Amino acid sequence: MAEKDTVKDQIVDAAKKRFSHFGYAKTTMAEVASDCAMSPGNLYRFFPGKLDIAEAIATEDYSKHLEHLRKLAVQPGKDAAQRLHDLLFEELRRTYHKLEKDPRAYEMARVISQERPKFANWMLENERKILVELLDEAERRGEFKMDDKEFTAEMVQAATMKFRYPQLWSKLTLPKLERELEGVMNLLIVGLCPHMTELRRSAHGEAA
Amino acid sequence: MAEKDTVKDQIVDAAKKRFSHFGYAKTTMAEVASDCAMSPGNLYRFFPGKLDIAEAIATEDYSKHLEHLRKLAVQPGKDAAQRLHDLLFEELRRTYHKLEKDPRAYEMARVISQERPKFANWMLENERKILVELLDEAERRGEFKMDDKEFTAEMVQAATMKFRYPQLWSKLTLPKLERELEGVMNLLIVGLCPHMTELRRSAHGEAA
DNA sequence: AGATTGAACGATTTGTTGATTATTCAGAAA
DNA sequence: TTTCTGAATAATCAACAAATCGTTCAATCT
Repeated sequence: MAEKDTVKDQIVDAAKKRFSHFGYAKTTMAEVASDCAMSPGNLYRFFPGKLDIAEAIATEDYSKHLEHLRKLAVQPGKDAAQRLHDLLFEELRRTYHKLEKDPRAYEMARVISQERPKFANWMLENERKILVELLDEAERRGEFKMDDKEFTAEMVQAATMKFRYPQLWSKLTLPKLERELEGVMNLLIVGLCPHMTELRRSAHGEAA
Repeated sequence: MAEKDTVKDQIVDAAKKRFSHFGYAKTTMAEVASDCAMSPGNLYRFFPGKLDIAEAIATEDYSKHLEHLRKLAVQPGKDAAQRLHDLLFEELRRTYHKLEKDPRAYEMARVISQERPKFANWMLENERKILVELLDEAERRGEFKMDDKEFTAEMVQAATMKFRYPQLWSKLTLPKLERELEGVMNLLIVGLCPHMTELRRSAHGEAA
């Protein structure tokens, strides 16, 4: 069992090198096998197929990212709004940089989310769990107020969809995206918050 | 001049029939020209190219849609939240149905937004103008409160991006999309509204 | 037995060719 | 002159062949 894990790791390692150097499409199973000093057929004792190797790489990488997000979500000394801010901005910056400067990463992201729609969904769910925890604590502290935390987390994700795969939706630069995310977050926060802000002025507008 | 407009209309009409019947890619300029009893070369006196004919068709169609949106934005007897609701839902339903049941429309939408990114941007801007008007009036009536209407309109669009090209982002059914849009709108509204709702309970949560 | 191989298979990709098509423009019609 | 034509051009597409590659599995090794 320890044996198998080591071999799997070896395969993942070899594939990681090939994928990041030549791209997913341009590396063959034969090459990966040869790097591991085994026959192509033998790879299939450890992974059902090529895509599953890519998925293993993505999962490994994503898990680290998730841990980081979890830390951001529970930072002491910051209020809920700041932590939500950190969370969403980290997400935006990570994907932006990853896809921007690394065409290989972009290729793999595209292939995986195309052929394995469940995977993208799984990522969303994981992040939602973190969001729910954040919202839950925020509600306990009276910082936010909402009916259904699970649902609200879904809605926050829906509203920030544009910033999750930034370059799929638009060709905006990172600063512009950050400015937009800041604005959207502000709208959402003020909505969540049971009104720390005391703007009580009733309609005093000058109608034309 | 009146002459030219008529010829342009004739071309647009012929192309509209061909495009909606056989698709954009499958209709040739020669066919459109022949339908108009003219030579292919002559089309280029009226349109710079094939794509521009498609754009003219899209523009015509979209203008009607815009008018409809404008009406929804100023419906008397409805408050700002309801009108915003109507606006965003109309947008969602229109694009959903259009792209869902009409593969020709989908093809044209894809081609145009691919080759003419400016066009999609122009549509967004037009809708934003309507949004700004809605927000402006809502603020005058004290229904909403915001710093910068133009910016807020942009943020509303950013937050509802997912519902603007629904089938590009997800495979959700219309009911699910509607439920989500409802939720996102709610978050945004409560954020916009200077608190008609009187939830004044200060942190009464039971901290563990 | 279980682990591994590598030739064989079918699917996918690549390369190439020929035909179609958008676009142009020199000239014909008006 | 202005308006239009339609053959010429260059770009794109479709179809087919060859090669490559992911995957399988009967045979081999340990």
